[in-house]
Amino acid sequence: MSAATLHALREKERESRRELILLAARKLFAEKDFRSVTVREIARAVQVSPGTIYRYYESLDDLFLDVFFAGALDLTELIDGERNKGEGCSLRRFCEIYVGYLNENMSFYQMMGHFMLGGRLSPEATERLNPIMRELMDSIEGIVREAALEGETRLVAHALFSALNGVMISYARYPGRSLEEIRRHTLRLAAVVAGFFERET
Amino acid sequence: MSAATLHALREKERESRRELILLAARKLFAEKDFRSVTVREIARAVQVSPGTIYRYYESLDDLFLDVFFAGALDLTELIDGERNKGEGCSLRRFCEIYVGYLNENMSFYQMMGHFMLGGRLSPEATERLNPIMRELMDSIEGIVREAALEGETRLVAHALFSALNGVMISYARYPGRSLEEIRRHTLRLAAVVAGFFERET
Amino acid sequence: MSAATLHALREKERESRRELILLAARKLFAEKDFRSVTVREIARAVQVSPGTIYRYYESLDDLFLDVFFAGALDLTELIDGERNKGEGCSLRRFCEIYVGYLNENMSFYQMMGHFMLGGRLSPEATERLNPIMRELMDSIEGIVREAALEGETRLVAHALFSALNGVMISYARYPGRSLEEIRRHTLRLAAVVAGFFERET
Amino acid sequence: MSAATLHALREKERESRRELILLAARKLFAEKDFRSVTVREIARAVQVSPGTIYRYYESLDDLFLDVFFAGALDLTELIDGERNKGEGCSLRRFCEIYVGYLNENMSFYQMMGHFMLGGRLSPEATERLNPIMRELMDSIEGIVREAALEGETRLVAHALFSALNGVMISYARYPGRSLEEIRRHTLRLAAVVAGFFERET
DNA sequence: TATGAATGAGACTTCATTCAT
DNA sequence: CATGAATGAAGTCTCATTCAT
Repeated sequence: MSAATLHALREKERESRRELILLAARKLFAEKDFRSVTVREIARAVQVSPGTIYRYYESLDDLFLDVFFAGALDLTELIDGERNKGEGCSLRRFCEIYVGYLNENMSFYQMMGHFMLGGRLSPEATERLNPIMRELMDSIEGIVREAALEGETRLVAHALFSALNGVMISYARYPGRSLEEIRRHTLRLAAVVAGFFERET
Repeated sequence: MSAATLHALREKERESRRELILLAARKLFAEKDFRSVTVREIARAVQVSPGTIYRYYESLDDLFLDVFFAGALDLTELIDGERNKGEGCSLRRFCEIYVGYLNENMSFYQMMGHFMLGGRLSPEATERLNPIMRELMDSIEGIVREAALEGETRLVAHALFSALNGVMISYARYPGRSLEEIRRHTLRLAAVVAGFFERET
Repeated sequence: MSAATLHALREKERESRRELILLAARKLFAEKDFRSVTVREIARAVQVSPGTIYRYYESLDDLFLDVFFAGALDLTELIDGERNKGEGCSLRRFCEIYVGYLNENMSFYQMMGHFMLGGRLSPEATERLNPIMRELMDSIEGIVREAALEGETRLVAHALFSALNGVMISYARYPGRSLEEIRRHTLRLAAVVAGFFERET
Repeated sequence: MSAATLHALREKERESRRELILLAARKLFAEKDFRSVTVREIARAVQVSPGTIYRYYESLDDLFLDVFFAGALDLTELIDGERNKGEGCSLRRFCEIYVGYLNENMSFYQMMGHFMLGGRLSPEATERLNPIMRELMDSIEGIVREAALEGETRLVAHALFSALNGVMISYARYPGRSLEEIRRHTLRLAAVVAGFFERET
């Protein structure tokens, strides 16, 4: 086997290990307040020693960020996939998909909230985050444009994005409700929001 | 002086101490990320020992909650005040007031986000929180009803509440923007949201 | 009891606790390579929890420094005490005292070595250290002057100080020798050094 | 090729690898506080994996020791070279060479300090160290004898060796001074020491 | 009732060393 | 023989909370 192949294999193995850690972290974050997840817990979940985590991520914050980025990418792909599906993606459908995804990826929404709430972002992190968020926003703007809404499309995209985030933030943890009830309520609210945004003038 | 009076005085004294702590905490929370405020900092701000805090609040979380409740009450009063002012409160005006308040009370919005994001709420806390949130929602519903919007008013109130929270969550900490820029942008988005919600059919 | 007295008592109590920690640390440092002494060990020695150490010292380095400073002060006092004793302090006697002290306070000499060897000193630490070392050097220079040695007295003081430190550094840990043997050898070398320095021209 | 030759070749290869590691370590130690050099750093410098280091050295301490031994040998050779140069090596010249070498090999002086300060020496290490130090001391004693100093030559050699080490220990890291200033000051002090030691009676 | 010193669990992180490949 | 991923013990330090005074 050539050295190049060996190296490629290693790289792949490394990538898949990293993925494994990422997945375990995502799962853990989903199960409890993600701020309280410890390195040891993650290590235990991946069946690996704490030190190993640091072979793949410089710090816990780094891992946090990657979990978040992974979510944002997923989401963007999901939306773009829908837009490229024959008849395009109606605003209503977008709202459904977006809130649906957040319901199934609570940790993503938690982290979004965390960073939005003031979780310090290093300049490097901000630099990595910006293009990802811009891409997501571009997708949303595309949908807004296709829906031929009134107003400045970028601004409307921001407002729509905000409103849907707000639906989740406000009701995703409503005390005393089951996940299924929450899912139903947030989707219903998403539909209400969609209704107001796409209403003909 | 009767024992009852003495007791009443004591109660009052106690209440005012509690208030003092509350105020100091609110101020501190407003100054920095509220999750990083320590008991000692609060104690120092009130010029009291850490132990004393625990005579008035069972735990730090308890104090957090109270700060949050105080904000929610403020907000409700603010809105009701506006509604009772002669010509009532338009939906547009409400959006402005709501987002304006959150801009000036970042700690309130932070805590709201915190609890919504999964900050565990004990059953007792939930029990205390519920009527307060219900009252706030009642006020919002009143505004929705007065605006004669289509749809189930409670649901629309939820959607509106969500959308405005979302505006803050999504843009209140936009990296690289000044507080004034954020204020402007969030108010603008609030207006966009208001525009979609109150649009005639 | 007045508040002032109470406060004074507290201050005193605090000071004595700090002293206790200092002493325990000095003892521990003397017993083993001082770099390997941990916070937990010190805490155990003082019969206190690790956290408590941090009530008295900002960091372990801080404690290290204080142990060192305490030694330097002790030493300076010891020398000055001797100089003020009637007939003054001969150079020979000084060498004996200096090396004697270092023999009985191995941790002091270890820390001196540590800092001299490159243990980073923060600017603040340097600022605290400088006057203390200057005072020690002043004392030594006084002895040199009284001994009417040839040459620039400050430079000669430096050379003498260096030579005695070197005696300790070079022989205080000679493998396979008992403390008593080391003591004897270093004192003998100190006498040799004294002999060369005070020799009449 | 005979098996014996093959074996010899292997041995040679092994020896040169060991040398390579040694050199890289010396270089690294010279660049920064040697106690902070990690196995991984050394491995990276030699372009070898960390595990490989352990095929050549039992432990990091072992490598430290070898670096130190290499320095001591260098130094001995340097001195002997000077002594065998026609007119021999005056005590003054020796002091200059010794302190000069230490200035240019800070890591050597650091390690000397480290071991002298209590860096545990295993019995085996001590056994390896002893003849090397003895040889160095023999050289110094030779110089002392040639300078026709008074006193027991071995003892005087010890005192001289100590004094020069002390000059370095005491001033090689003087905070706020440049390497050149340190070099000048230590050489000056070495000259002062030489002056006292070689003074005619 | 107020104090504040003490607690101690637990967080992140580093790094010499091992061992399967 | 070389690799380098994995280990896991150990380190420093923080902070909500308790409790003797």
